[in-house]
Amino acid sequence: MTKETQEGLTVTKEGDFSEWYQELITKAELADYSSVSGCIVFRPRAYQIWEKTKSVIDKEFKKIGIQNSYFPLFIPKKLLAKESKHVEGFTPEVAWVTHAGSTKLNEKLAVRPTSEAIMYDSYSKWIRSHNDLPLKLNQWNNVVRWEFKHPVPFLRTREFLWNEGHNVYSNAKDLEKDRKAIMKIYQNFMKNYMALPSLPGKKSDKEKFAGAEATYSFELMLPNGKAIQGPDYHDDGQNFAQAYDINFLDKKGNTQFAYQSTYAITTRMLGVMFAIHSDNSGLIIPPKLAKNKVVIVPILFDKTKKKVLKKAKEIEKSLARFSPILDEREDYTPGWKFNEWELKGIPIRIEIGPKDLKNKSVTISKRTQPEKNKKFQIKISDLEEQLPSLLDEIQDELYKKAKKLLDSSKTKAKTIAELIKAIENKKIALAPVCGKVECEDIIKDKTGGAKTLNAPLNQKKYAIKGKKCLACNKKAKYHIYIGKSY
RNA sequence: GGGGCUGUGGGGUAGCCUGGUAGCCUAUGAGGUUUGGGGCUUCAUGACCGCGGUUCGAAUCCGCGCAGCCCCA
Repeated sequence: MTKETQEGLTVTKEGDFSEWYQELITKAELADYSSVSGCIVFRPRAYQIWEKTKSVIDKEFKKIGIQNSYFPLFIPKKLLAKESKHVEGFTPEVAWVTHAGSTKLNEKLAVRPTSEAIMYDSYSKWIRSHNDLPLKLNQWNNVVRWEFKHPVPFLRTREFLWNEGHNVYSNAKDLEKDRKAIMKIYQNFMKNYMALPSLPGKKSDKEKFAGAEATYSFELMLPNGKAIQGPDYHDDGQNFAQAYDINFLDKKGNTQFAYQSTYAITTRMLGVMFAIHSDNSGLIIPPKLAKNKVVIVPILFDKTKKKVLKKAKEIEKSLARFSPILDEREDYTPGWKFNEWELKGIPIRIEIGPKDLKNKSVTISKRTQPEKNKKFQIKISDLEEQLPSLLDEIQDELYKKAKKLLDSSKTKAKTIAELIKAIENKKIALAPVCGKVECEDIIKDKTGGAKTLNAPLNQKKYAIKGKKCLACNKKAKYHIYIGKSY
C-alpha cells in the first residue's frame, strides 16, 4: 500500500493533451523525471507492467525457439561503422564513452543504440554451416539514443527498455515465416493484454530502419490525432550478413550469406497504452496488465467499524488471486480513497459498509465507469465467481473504445488537397503513392510535417490499377497511410 | 537549426515591473473531531536553479551557465 497521496488531474485529456499526459504519468506514479535530461525513472507501477509484458512475450518467443542472451552494453567504434547505412542512421544520437577515470581510451566505445554491431560480430564467429542455423537470440535490455527533440516520459526517452531479437536463417523463405510468427506475437499481445488495436504494415523506403531491406511496423493512434509507431520487425535480408561477414557452407558446400531479422517492442508502448485508455480521473489500465485488480474500501463508522473491517478482511482473503488492496486507512475519507484509486487505475473498487453488510452484498464500481450513479451491488457469496467476467468486461470495453478511436481516425485521400484536409482534421489517410523519397518530401512539405506511416499488408484490398501518386501524379505503386506522427 | 517564454518548500502558485518581513493552496509529521464521492481543525516541517556583477541591502536589476516549456524550419 502506498503512503503517498496525490491530488487529482487539473487539466482534461480533450483540453490539453500534453499537460494531461504529463500529469497522468507523474500523479499516477508511473514515472518521474530524473536528474539526467531525457531519462526517466520507471516507477514500480509502470515497471510491473513492463515485467508482465516481458513475461508474456518472452513465453511466446520461447515457444518458437527464441533464446535469451546478453551482449555487452558497449560497442567499439570500428564495429559500429561496418554497415554504412546503419552507422549513418544512428551516428547523431550515439553516446560515447571516451575515458576510464582520467585515462583516455584507445578506441572510444558507443553505448549501444541497438546491438546489431556487437551481436553480429559474435554471430560471424559462431555460424559456420547450415547446421548452425537457424540462430534465434533475443535480449531484454536497455539502449540509449541521445535524441534532441524534447523528451516525453515513455514516448520519447533517451534511454529505454526493449526486447531486441536477432534471428538468422539460411534462406529468405524461412525469414518470411519468421516475420509472420513474430508479428503475430506482438499483435496478440497488444490486442489481448494492452487492449490496443493497431495497424500492421510495411514502411516506405524512406522510413525503414537504417540498414534493413524492409521494415514492418504496427502504427497506433494517440488521442491527440498523432500516429505513433509500436513494435517493429526488420527484414535485413543479407545486408548485415555481408557487412559483418555472417556466412555458412550450405549442403552443397557453397558459401552463402545468411538472412537476418531484428524485432523489438519497447517501453514506449506503455506510454501509448496509458495515453489511449486513461481519462480525466486518471490512469486506466487493462485488467490483464493490472497487478492489483481490486481495491477494497471499507466504510468505517465508529459503531460498525469492527464488523465491517472483519468482513472486509474476509473478502480480501477470498479474493487473494486478484491481489486486492484493502485500504484500511482511517485518516482518509472514503471519497478521498475513491478518487485516489481511480487516479492510480485499479480496475475494480469494492465498497463495503454497514448498509452492504445488512444486504450481505458489496458495492462495485468499475474504473471504466467511475460515475457515482453507475455503482451496483453484488452478493458477497457471488463476488469471487463474478469478478473474472467483470474484469473481462472492462478489458473488452477498453479495446472497443480504442478501436473506435483508431477507426474514426482513418480516412482516404486521392489528391494532395484531400490529404491536407485529412491532416488538418487530425486523421491519417490511406493514399496511393509511387514510393519515391522525393515524393515523401513533397508530402511532408505540403502537409506541414505529415509522413508515411506504413502500407497495409493486404494491398489487394485496395486496387492500385490506374491510381496516381498524390505527390508526383505518376503511376502509383501501392497504398500507404500518411499522418502526423509522434 | 532559428525565435520566444519560464525556473520560488515534495506538487501548484503569489511576490519581480517600482530592490528592504518570502504569502497562499496542497502535501508531509503529531493530535482532536469526522467518515457511503477529495470534511473540519490545532501545532509542526519545508523554498527563491547555479555562478558572478551592481547595491548598504537582490527572489526582484544585469551577465553567463544549467534546466524546462512553446512556436517555426
